[in-house]
Amino acid sequence: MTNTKKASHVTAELTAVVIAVRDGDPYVLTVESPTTGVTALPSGPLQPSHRTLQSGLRNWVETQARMTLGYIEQLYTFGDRPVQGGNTAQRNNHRTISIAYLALVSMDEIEEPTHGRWRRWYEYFPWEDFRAGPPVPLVPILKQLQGWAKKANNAPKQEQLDRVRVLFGTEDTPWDEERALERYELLYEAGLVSESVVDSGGPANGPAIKQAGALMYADHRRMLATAMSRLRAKIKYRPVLFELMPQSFTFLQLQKTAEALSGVPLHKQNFRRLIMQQGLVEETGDVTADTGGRPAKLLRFRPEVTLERPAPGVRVRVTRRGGYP
Amino acid sequence: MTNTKKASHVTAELTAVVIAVRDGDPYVLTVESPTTGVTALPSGPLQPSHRTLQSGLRNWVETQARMTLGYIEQLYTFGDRPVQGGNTAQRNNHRTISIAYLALVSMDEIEEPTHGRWRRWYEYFPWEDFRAGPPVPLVPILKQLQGWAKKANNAPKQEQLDRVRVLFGTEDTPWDEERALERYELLYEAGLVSESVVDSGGPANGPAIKQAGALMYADHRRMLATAMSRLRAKIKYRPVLFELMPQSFTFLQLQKTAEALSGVPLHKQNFRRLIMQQGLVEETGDVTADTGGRPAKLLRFRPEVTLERPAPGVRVRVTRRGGYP
DNA sequence: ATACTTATACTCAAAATGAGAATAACGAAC
DNA sequence: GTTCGTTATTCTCATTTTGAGTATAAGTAT
Repeated sequence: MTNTKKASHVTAELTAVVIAVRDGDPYVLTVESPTTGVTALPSGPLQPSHRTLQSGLRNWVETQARMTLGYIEQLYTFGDRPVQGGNTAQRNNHRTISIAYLALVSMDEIEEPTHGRWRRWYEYFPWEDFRAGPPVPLVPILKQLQGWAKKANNAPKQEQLDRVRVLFGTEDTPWDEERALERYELLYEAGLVSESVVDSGGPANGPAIKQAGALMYADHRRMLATAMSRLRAKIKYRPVLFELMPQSFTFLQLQKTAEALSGVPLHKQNFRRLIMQQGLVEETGDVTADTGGRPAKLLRFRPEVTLERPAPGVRVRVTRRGGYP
Repeated sequence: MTNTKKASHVTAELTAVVIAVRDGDPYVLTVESPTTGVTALPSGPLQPSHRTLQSGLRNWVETQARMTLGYIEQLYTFGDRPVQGGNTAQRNNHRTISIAYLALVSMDEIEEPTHGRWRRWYEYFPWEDFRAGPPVPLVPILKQLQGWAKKANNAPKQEQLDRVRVLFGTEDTPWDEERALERYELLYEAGLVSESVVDSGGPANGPAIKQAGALMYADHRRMLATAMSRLRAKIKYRPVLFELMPQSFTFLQLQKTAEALSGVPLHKQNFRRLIMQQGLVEETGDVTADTGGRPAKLLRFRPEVTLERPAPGVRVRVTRRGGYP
């Protein structure tokens, strides 16, 4: 519809969550916010020279980090960014909406960018890494969360406690790695991540903050959480995992990449069987002896799968089910 | 980042795809475009009075269709809308981005809106309805598509043929109802939907157009296709189906609703078993005799499931697999 | 009472999953 | 060159989950 009277004057900000996995660890591309110096995601406003949103995004990443992107998908559009440091913004008729994108970069291409820097994403979400069992920061975080839930005044106490239980998989509830975004949002609500403190302008909320990961500019950590959730879900039904792999790789490398993203350990033999029977890869014929044990066959992705199977993906399965071991 | 020089002047358009299911048929809420008179989705620009994007959206739907929305989720942000009817727009520094939302309305609340009108969504996607076997329009559409693929000049012929095969499930490839958006986009590319004709300003592309569903304003049909794909996928892993149901309902009504959305017939007994063992519903204790046969027990959704299962949803399964029967 | 209609319960084979044992093939240490 | 440690790869097997039906129940219409 074309009712244009009184339309807001809007700046569209394009933000990129660029992900790579190196040696089984997931990284996100960051830059320094020129205004505040805080760690931020590459981003910039949509400009007249940008033909499309995507090309604008690519452009900004090239400008700010000297890096060319391959796979890109749209994540989410944020229109209601909490006001940074107070209540100054959104005056008059002007507002900013941020369109966040997820980009995946192959290990092949990873080199320290001239500008920008790769950072481990679990630095920002230390409670999300279950690969070696329940992460240490989880205990204090849970304690704080439960304390918060019990004296929550905006919602029934039991409801909040249930939220904590379901999202963080305490008691018998299983841990669902895909709900990373919801967990971040709960922590934000509870005032346990630094951003909530910054945004509300209030004082730090005690020692839990330290456990709750590193800070990012504005709502960029939320965008990273969005990317995380999306990616953890998507590798199960689309072959996006291979966007992160080099041309050829071993089964274990593939598994480590899947584990890096999902943050949970996978069953080795079954993972192999799954990938095999899905026909996602083929052997290159070569082997590598870098494994330390029996040499592993090298594999490559079969791009044809996109044309064969309706919804190919790495339907990864966790080793353990149920609550924490 | 806050590099604001040369930012485009942007209007953010909020568009709603409001879905309801009545008597086993899926409907979408439409209005008339005031400028062109064409069928359109409710939409309007983000205004200063809108606190959030969602509230702006609700506001427009209330204004244009006198309807209050319940469940809402963001669909996609379109920034590169093909220019309507020629090449006039996007002059100067101004552009429009459209943020599309999906809203679900329960059967309870369906009444013909004072403004706006419910329309069957399969009017716009006649090739998507497999509930009673392969839809009739599919045959001519496929013929046209294959003809187009064979003389495609922008991509290898075989590749385009593969695309047609995979998306439309010919030969042995199974029909994947979730790929509705990709199918629409392929038809658009092939010039078989009216929008492509309008957008390119060229002449109609022969008789196939008639089979390829009704036209919508600008890129609104693409948004509907996006909603369709999202919904068809989402009902399998989140209990969104119940947003469309009345307070109490029978198994068959639930199944008909799932079928209405996914466009494929489901196996009755197995559908029941699935819903049962998932614990998504509970019996109200009442029965209804409106069935024509043995009275059916009435069910209600168990909202607690959200707190119990990590990813509850109606994991619907098609009756037949493989190509067309 | 009989035929029809839809609901609901049960059965059964095939496939997918979760866990792990068993075996293979290499380098490094004796 | 044998043994040990390490990782790769192959198989097994009990359980679950599907897919597809058959059988039975409980109403309405004739």
